Amino acid sequence: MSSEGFFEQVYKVAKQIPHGRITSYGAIAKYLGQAGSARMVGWAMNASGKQENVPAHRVVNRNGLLTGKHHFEGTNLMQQLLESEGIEIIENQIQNFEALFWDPMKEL
DNA sequence: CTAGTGACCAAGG
DNA sequence: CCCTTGGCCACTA
Repeated sequence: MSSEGFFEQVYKVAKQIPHGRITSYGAIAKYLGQAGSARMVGWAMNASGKQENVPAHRVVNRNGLLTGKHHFEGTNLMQQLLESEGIEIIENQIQNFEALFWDPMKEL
C-alpha cells in the first residue's frame, strides 16, 4: 500500500495461477508487458513475503527448475508444496514441465 | 541523482 | 559443457 505498482501486478497474476499448474518468470513478465525484464518478476517474488496468497512456489524459471527454492524457508518446502498439488519434481526439476506450464497470455 | 543488486533469458566462445 | 556478456528495469541505500 505504498510503493506497490509492478509488484501488485505480479502478485495478481501469481494468484491467478490454477492449482496444480506452474508458470515461468518470463511468461509473467511478458504478460505484464515487461518482456525481457523477467528479473523484475523474480524480484517481486522476493517481496512476495509481504503478501500471503502469493504462490511463488508455482513460479519457476524457464527450465522448470526451482531456482528460487533457496529463498523459501526449508530446502524442500517449495518442492513439497508443488508435489502437494500433484506436480512431480526431481532434483529441483519439474517433470512434464511443458504439460503443467500455465501461460497467462494464453489462459488469460 | 548514482550505484549496486537481483528467484531471468538468450546468445556466444 | 561451462562461463561470460549483454539486456532489461524496479527497488534500496
